[in-house]
Amino acid sequence: MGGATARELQQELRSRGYRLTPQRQLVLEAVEELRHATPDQVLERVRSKAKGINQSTIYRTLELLESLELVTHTHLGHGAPTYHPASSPDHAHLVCAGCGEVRQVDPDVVAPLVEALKRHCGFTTDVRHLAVQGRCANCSENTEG
Amino acid sequence: MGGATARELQQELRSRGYRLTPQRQLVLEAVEELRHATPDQVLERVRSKAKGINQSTIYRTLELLESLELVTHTHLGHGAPTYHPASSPDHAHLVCAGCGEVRQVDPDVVAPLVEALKRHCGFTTDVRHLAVQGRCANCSENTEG
DNA sequence: TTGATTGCAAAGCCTTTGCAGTTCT
DNA sequence: AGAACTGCAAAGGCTTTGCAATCAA
Repeated sequence: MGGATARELQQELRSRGYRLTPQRQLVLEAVEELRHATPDQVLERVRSKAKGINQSTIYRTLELLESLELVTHTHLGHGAPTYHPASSPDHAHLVCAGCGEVRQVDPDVVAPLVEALKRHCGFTTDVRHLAVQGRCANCSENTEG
Repeated sequence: MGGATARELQQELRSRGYRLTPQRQLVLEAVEELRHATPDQVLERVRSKAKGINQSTIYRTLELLESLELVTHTHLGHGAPTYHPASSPDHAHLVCAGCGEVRQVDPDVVAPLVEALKRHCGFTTDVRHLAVQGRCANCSENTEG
């Protein structure tokens, strides 16, 4: 399941002139284990496995891994972004403004939007980045009904 | 056309125990004139009409106006949010990761998504908040072939 | 009068940057 | 050696907060 092996990661990096370092491996692992993590959470996780790793390394590494399409990020709220492993199944997020619940939905569910935007104006949607704000079933009731 | 008159604004505020101040009027006017504005742009605009208005007043006022549903905001990118007057027609935004273009689309276009989410899990979408990341027609061509 | 509102300055959160030292090839 | 990488500390962008002075009603 899932994640890139160290060897695959190394190839991915080498082919673009980058190097495989323990830090990079740890960051990718952390994202893969946490599934949904802010840079801060990644930092904490990585630090629990190895001492002395710096914030800026986390930021630089997440950016790098994203450019290699090994991780993606989305914005679920006002704060820090959330990183996902590319190896996890594609999904969009629904964010409830009422209770804060974040729910993942299958790309199928947002496919009508993706198609409509393609048809309407040739726009190609990045589903993994998609975070839809609104109100979950519970919170809608409490407001509307 | 749009905007709330001073009187309407005052009623809106008074009914909730708030007061009408010159600053609040100016901030709402600025959002209505600019249509798409970051807090910074609102500040600049307001300052061009009256001296001595402070950043924190802008932030506090935008938050207040949003709670009164006189303005909305959305996140088009990594930076500051963009505020819109509630009096402007509803629309969602498409943000191109290639060229940065931001395009407004009619709620009709995203209606399929809204309905799908409602049907699928009772989720009520906040269309005005919706910003879809992806690639515009031009930038898709250049990437895909 | 009196509670809401403002300006100001400081602090806070999240992120980026410059640089010197280190590590890989 | 030469280039990539890291840690560190400082700076940067955006936003929030505490407080005393001011203002609307």
